Amino acid sequence: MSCETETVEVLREAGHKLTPQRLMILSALRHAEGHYTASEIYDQVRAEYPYVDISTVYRTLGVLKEMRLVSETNMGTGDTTYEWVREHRRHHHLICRNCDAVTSLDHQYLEDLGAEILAESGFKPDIDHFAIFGLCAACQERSRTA
Amino acid sequence: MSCETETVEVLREAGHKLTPQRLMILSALRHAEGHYTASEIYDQVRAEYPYVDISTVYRTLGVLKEMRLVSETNMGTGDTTYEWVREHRRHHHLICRNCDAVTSLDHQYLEDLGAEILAESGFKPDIDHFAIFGLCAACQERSRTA
DNA sequence: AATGTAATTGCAACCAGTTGCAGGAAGAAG
DNA sequence: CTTCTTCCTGCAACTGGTTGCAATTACATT
Repeated sequence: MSCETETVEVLREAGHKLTPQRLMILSALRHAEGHYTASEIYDQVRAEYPYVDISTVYRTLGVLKEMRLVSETNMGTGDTTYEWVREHRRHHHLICRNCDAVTSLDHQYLEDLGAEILAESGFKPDIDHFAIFGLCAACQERSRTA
Repeated sequence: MSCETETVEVLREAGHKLTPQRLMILSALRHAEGHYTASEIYDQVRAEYPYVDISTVYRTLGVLKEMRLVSETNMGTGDTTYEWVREHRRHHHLICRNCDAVTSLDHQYLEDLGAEILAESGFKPDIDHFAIFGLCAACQERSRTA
């Protein structure tokens, strides 16, 4: 937990208590790359502390999401995925509704959209991790010829 | 059902069967403005035909969504909302994560984003009805002064 | 009008996620 | 180190949504 001190401070200053359960959930997310489901995080924490409840996992993910330390995304797989937000690795996904292929989308497109919305309406969008559904090039071709 | 003939043809041509249940669900969505939850549609259909099952409602919404006749949107209220897609009334929403205020966003912003993505990657996004979360101007101000 | 087939239905069981509550723990203050 | 308040936890019950299955129905074919 030595490398979490900064995050821990941020949470404490926002009035949140740092319980062992929270620290374990935090650590699981921070030391991993990519997206995880709540139940994957649950499993990992339970390996260390078997008494933790799944509702604690969801509630912790909720506070982390609210503070925008983690992103919550529906990738169309049935369960929601969570990922630690790293400024320098912001990215989004294009997901084909036909073949389920997932590709990445550079953050810049959405950064620009966010800036436009802010400039014109004063609303500041959380553009952390979008999943955009549609048809990939191959599936468009396939439906054209069919 | 007289005014649904076009939609009915579209569905039939895609290989879907037109059951009374589906026609009722279709009609409920088409003759209404705005977003509805699955259970609101369920209630309305049940008033006319009490034996319908909620799973039939979800399954029908699923096929309509797949054909992009209805949009499915998580507005952050706990249950998913559905709306009949009308070309000339495309719109999106900005939802404040702090005060839950909902405002509309002109389709043009997202239309442009969609065109850009298509041009550069060949992926064709479904830009029917987005819900974008963030902080409204008032709540930004409030957190700045706090 | 009768037949055949594939899609659809209602049901029940199930899964993901949420919520109310009473006991327990974090952390601020003395 | 004790006290106090507030927040957090685990539990159990619940809600929204999905799925497997056997019976049924739409509708294309004859």
